[in-house]
Amino acid sequence: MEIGRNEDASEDRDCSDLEHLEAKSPMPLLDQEICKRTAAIFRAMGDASRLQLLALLAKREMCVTELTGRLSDNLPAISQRLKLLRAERLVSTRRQGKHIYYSLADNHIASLIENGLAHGSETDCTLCPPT
Amino acid sequence: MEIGRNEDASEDRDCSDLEHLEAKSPMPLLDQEICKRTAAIFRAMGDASRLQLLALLAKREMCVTELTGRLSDNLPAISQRLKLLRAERLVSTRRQGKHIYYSLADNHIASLIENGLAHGSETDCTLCPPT
DNA sequence: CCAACAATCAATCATTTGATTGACTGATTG
DNA sequence: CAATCAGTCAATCAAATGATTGATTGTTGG
Repeated sequence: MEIGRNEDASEDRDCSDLEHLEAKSPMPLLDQEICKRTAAIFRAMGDASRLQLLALLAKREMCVTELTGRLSDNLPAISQRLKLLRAERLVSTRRQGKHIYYSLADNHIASLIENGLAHGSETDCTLCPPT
Repeated sequence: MEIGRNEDASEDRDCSDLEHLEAKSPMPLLDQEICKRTAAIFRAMGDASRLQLLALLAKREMCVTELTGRLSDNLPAISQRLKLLRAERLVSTRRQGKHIYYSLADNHIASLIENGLAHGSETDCTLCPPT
């Protein structure tokens, strides 16, 4: 998707003279639904516990038991989070015997997560004092 | 950041024979803080109204009044959302006269948003019936 | 078919979140 | 310096979220 910067550069004008008050339709509105859907994806990723799950699944497919073993949390909790991630279609499942294996839904999701973690780790966090 | 897939491919083995129960430390834990910070960023983007703001700011710097004009919402509401985005350092501000201009904090954020919207628009949403 | 294990579901409850309103600060203009 | 405009702050309140517990489904192995 192309966002397109500087569609109408309005450099130094004083915007109090109501130029932009009557300007432009209230919104492209076209993107309304896209924003909703995209926000839902981001919201699903916007929780440390869930993101940790996603980060693990970015490495490879894992079953719930293994995920539970790696994170220090009980199985129902993990399962619940996975359920949410599946509802937003960030992950998909496959059953094999007693186990249900989870993996990231597609590469796009994977790169979203990688990019996010990249930014999150680069950001020197002045707000959060060193633990 | 490199995540590294298939670090130990465990194809067809039955994971009930407790191979992975004793396996691996509970978590890399190194990434704990990174996950927290990253999740906070995603959470901030994980709201349709805020994402719309970010999408607008991805085009160019805008002041609160202009943003308010483009979205159909009152100024305090917009301001509140911007405040949150600023607290997470997704946007930064600069004052010019009466106006305060907002812009995306850096290019990394911009690409995160673009990628997200790209994925959000590509996804055919089987869950959400056509409005 | 029964016992044991993997995972999900359903319901409850505390916490977090976000919208809203009115008061407040900061800058400009006459 | 008073009036006005831009924007933020603070407090309240309803709605959404997430953790937790116990019951339930699905699968395998004896």
